[in-house]
Amino acid sequence: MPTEGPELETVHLLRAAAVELGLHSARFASRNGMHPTDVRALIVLMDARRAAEETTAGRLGAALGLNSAGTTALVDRLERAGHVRRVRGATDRRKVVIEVDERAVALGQAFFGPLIGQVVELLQGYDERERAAIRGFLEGVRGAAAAADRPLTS
Amino acid sequence: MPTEGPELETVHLLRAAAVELGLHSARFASRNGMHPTDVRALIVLMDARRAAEETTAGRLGAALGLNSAGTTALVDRLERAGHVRRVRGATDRRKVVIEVDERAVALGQAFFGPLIGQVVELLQGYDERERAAIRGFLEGVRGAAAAADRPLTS
DNA sequence: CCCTATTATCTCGCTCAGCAAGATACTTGG
DNA sequence: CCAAGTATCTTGCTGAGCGAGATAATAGGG
Repeated sequence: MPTEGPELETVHLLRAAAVELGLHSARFASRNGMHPTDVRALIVLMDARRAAEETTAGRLGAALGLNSAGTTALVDRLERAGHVRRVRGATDRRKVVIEVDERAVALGQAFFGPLIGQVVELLQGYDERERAAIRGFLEGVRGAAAAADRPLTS
Repeated sequence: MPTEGPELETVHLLRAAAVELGLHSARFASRNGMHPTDVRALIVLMDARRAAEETTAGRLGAALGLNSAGTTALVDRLERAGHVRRVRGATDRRKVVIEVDERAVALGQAFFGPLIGQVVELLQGYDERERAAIRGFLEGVRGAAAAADRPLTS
């Protein structure tokens, strides 16, 4: 057991920040009568939209780790709330492409925009070398957490 | 709408890292037949243990945002799995103090230890000024996310 | 002291997210 | 044009968490 160095406090801080970000999403969810999964789904959909990719029901479910039944129920909820639309695939009519409603996008930007703005502002208080350290650290954390998935792979 | 500066990519990275950390906890949960809430509960309990504070059922529920019924069910699950013990309060016998089992602590350390170690190692690759920037950034993010709770407070 | 208000936890009945299994609709290769 | 494959939906179920109220124990005024 390492004797509690100052690095561990930073790790603690990292966890606290991650938890707080999660709680912020949860607030968005409950304030809009949604569940955490619904928010995660909207984020996936908006990311795909940014990348100009179509998201089908199947892809969405896979991205969230839901099975087909859960995915159908999820899309039903989001559609009922008016956040997304189901559009049958043009070339392959088995597919259901999920489109995010503009208002849902605006809702998300209105809620997350301020926080994003604050973080951007925060970043601007650092010089380039410090910003590079922050980026590198975040990249490293993400990689380490993701790599912990498949244990002993090269 | 800001025209997509390089800071936004860092924000994106921050979100990705937070998500990945969340998924890591979720893996711990599912690998041990637990739910995300159970893991959060154990973290709260272990944090309290470190600080040498007693955690009652009520405090735990409040920390997790559960009502009394949900808290009872949660403690039942954790107790059934052998991760915690219920101990009636010594001075106030209405209270139920929740104690974490040593094996649950060891389980958590075994799972999260390697990732924590990697992050500590990562930090050691930076000089003191860079580490201060990372700490300051994380602190700022946590504060901003937490402050977004109560909107327009001084 | 005792009786009422208060506090801490638990019990009951319910709602709803997500799962497993299988039905349905559509496509594609032979 | 049909069989195998693929994408989504339907059905029936399990279990986390909620609201309301029961139960148990303490604290304080009379």
